Amino acid sequence: MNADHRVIALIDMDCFYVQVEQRLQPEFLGKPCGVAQYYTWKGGGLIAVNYEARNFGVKRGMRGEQAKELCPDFHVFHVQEVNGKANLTRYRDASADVFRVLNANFKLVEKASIDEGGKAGERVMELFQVEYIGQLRKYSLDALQTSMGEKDGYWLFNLTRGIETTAVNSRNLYKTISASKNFPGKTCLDTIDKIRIWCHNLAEEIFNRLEKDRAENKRRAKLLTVTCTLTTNETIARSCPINEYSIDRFANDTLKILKQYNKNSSTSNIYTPAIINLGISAGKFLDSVNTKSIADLFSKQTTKVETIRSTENTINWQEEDGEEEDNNIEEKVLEKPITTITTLSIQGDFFRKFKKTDEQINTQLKSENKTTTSSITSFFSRYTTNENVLNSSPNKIDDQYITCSKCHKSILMWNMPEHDDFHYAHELQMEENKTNSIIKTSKPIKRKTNKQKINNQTLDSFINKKPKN
DNA sequence: CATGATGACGCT
DNA sequence: AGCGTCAT
Repeated sequence: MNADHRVIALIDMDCFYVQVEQRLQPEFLGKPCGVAQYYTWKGGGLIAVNYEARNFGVKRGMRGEQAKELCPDFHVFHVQEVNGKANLTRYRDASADVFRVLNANFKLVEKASIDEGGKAGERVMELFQVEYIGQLRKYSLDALQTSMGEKDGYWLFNLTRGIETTAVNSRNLYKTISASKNFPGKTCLDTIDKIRIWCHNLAEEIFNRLEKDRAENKRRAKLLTVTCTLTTNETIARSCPINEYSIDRFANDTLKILKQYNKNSSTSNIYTPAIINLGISAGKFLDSVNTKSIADLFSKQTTKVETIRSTENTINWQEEDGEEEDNNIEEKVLEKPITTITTLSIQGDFFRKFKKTDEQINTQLKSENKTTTSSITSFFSRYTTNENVLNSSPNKIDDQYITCSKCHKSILMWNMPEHDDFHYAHELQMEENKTNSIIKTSKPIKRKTNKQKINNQTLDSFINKKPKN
């Protein structure tokens, strides 16, 4: 399997926050629910709505009260509040759980950042009057480039032919950690006292999250960025270095920055123009050294490439020294960070559309459209109550283990969702081995040798089989 | 009063 | 470095 023969799966967790809450309170499974932050103002604002509720017309962004009108049985989970501010820790932690599972089972897991996605996709569909991406193949490279620009047009041209060589980077960590809050209407921050308090509140949250991040990821943020929107409707962003993690320093630095925009007398408590939105963000993470031993740097065990960028330097760890790293600009352009990888379940329209186009080419997969509907509930079955595990577990149950119907191996039951997906991935691989008639790249895309090595693996090797003990 | 909190990224 | 855009 080379770069042109690979399986990229995209995982999209539907109404993730709702499922996180339902995992905690399983009695709400199957019922129309949503997650709202705050509640005093019309029942809070919904930031996640499950499908049961969507059937009633409830949507994200709606107020809890309106949701109740549309759907009397609607249940609202409320986001935790700390210091009067919504705190999303619970969902970040749950997300980290997901990535722990993915990282434990796959070598390449990239957090999604889908450019060319969403709006752009719709624009393309509109522009060319197509429903499926494969239908774009009737357009010439020229035509695509004329409409989409040289770069994107070329990318699209190849993409429609099943050619997409962008490397999947192994990256799970946040590039920034930020905390912000709106102060709408009358609640705007119009005094120094209020601002001081909120600088502190936000600084505290940032501090806590940074400390946790430092412990877990052995890195430190080097830059603090304060962002605020004023009643004048202008947005201001100013940065300052982070020398040490400290609530007071974060708070004071933030306050100092904000004071620069106060048009009022410095002796007055009044702050003008008032602040409608205030946020603190920490970024420019640097490794806090010595996390890797020298031996690690020389070890052969790793095939994956980690690139950590900092302000001044770029460090690459890689398996072989091999050729020179050619870091020319052209390549960077080609390395447009696309999608994502990740695997496990494949659900929804995304894959179906792909299947349809694949059938038009001859690389289609014969295996029946097996849509692994692994809801978060089954995904997390290991964490939920026994009752739930039993409900979602196939085949015979022997305390902690169950027997896989396909390979007859004894699998820890909480590993079953992943294990099952492994079989699916394996089937895809077998199908692909059979079909060798693949379109070749007309213009081969130049890429780094090390990345090629990454992609030059079979799907089997792509997947880490968990040691069964 | 009031679609909020947070990310990533592109442009300049 | 700072601002704007887009997405969920």
